[in-house]
Amino acid sequence: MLQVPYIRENKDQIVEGLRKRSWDDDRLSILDDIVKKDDERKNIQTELDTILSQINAISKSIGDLFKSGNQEEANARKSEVQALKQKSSDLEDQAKANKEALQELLFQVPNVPNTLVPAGSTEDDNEVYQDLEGALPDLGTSAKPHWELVEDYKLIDFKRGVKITGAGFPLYTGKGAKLQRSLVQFFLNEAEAAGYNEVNVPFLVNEDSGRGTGQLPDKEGQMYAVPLDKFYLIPTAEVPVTNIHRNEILSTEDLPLKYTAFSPCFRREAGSYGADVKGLNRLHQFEKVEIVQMVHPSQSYDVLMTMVDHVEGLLKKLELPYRILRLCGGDLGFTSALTYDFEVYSAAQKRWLEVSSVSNFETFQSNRLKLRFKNEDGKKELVHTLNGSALALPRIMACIIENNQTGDGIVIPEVIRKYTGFSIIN
RNA sequence: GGAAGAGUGGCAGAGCUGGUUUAAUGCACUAGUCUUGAAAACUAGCGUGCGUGAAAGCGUACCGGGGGUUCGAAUCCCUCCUCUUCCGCCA
Repeated sequence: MLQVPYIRENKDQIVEGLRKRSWDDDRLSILDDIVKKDDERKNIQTELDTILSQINAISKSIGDLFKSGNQEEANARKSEVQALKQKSSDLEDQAKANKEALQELLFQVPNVPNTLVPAGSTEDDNEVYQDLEGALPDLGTSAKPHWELVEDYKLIDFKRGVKITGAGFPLYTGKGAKLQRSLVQFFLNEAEAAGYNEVNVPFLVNEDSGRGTGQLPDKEGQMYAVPLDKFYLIPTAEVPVTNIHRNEILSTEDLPLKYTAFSPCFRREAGSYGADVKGLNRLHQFEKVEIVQMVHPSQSYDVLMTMVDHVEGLLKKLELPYRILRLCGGDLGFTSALTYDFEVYSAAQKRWLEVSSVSNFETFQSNRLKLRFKNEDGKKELVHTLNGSALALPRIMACIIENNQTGDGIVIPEVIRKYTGFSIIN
C-alpha cells in the first residue's frame, strides 16, 4: 500500500511507473481521488478534534462544579455537552466512512515499478536479464517427461494423492520423498551459510497477517481458508515470516533482518488449466524454502542483487540450466517494485519453468505491516522488505528428474548426494 | 472443552468504590553537571497514530482488540483475543 504523502509528493513519478503496468488516464485518476479523500479526512479530523476538545473542557468543569456544590450550573452544562455530543458522533461516522473509502482506494493501487522495470503487458514482454550460458540441453527423442518417470521409478503416486485429497496434492513415495527432503535440507543449509536465520513458522495465519503482506483483501480466492477460525493456509512462507515484526519499531542496528523458512505452500490456483498443471508443474500443495529480508531503504536494491546471486548459486550447484528474467510491468506482482524470475529449462518438456521469484517490495508491505525502524536521525521510517524463493521444490524436482535421466536411471546432483545417501535412482 | 484469575508506557509496578491521572513511583535508556576517566550523586529528557503549525508548541485518540453506559471511563457493562492455575481430552 502506498503512503498518501508519497502520492501527494511524487505523483508524476507514480504515474510514469503505473503506465508500465498499462494504466490509462482513466485508472490513474484514482490518484486524485485519493488525495481528495485525504483532504476530506484532514478536514473532518480537525473539526472533530475541536469539538472533542470542547467536550473535554466542559466535562472537566462539570466535575469541578459538582464538587463545589453548584448543581444547577453543572446540569445546564450537561445539556450543552449533549448538543456537542451529537455533532461529534456525526463526525465520527463521517470519519469512519471516509477512512474506509480511502482505504479501499489505496488497496487498488499497486506498487510503483522501479525504473529498471521494462514496460509491457504480458510475460512475453519480460526482459531476459541473464540468458542461459551455452546451448539448450537436448536429451534426444527417447526423453520422458517427469510425470512418466516418477511413475516408472515410483517416486510420486499422483493417483493416490487424488484419492486422499484431490488433484494437485501429490503423494511422494520412497526415493521421491527422500529426494525432496534432501533438497529442502540443502536449501536450508545454503541459506544458513549465507547468513539467514532459520525460522519455523505457523502454516495458518490470521486475517491481519494476510492483510500485512497483501494477500487480503483481494486475493482470498487464491488461499485456502478455515472460516470457522478465520484462518488462512499460507500460500507461501513469505506471509508468516514477513509478519514476524508487524507493528514493531526496530532500531538501525537490528537491520538487516535475514530470515529463511521452509514451509508447505497451499494455493487454490483458481483458473489454471491445461499443460500448465500436468505433473508437478502446478500444484495446490507444494514445499518451498523462502528467504526474506527487512532492510534499510538505502540498501534494498543492493540486497536484492545479493538475493538473486544466492538463488543463482543454488541453481549452479544443482547444475540445472537456468536463465534470469526481469519482469515487465504487466507481469510484475501487485506488491512488487522490481522482480527477477528464475526459470529452469526442462529438457523433456522443452519449456522453461519458473522456479524462483525474487522481489523488492520497498515500503509497500511495510506500510501495511507498520514495520518501521528508527533511523540515524531518530526518526521513524518504514523498512524495505524483500523476499525470494530459494527454492520451490516441485519444478526443481521435475527438472532434476527429467534433465538427469539416463539409460541407467536418474542421476542425483553431486551436492545433494550426502543428503540422499544415494547417487542414482534406478 | 469446563472453572477461576489476570492483561497498564522498554521492563517492573500503582491506580481499578468513575471527575487535580496532564497515567504515580522505581529500573533501564539518552543528554548534561561533577570527575583524570568510570561509578555514584544531582538535573533534564524519555511511547504511538492523527490534525494543526515554518518551528517550538497546541489539540485529539490510544491503559489487550472491538462495542456500550455516562456530561466525564484505565476505572462500570457486553463481546472477542491472549496469558496463568485447576479439571477434562490428547500427539
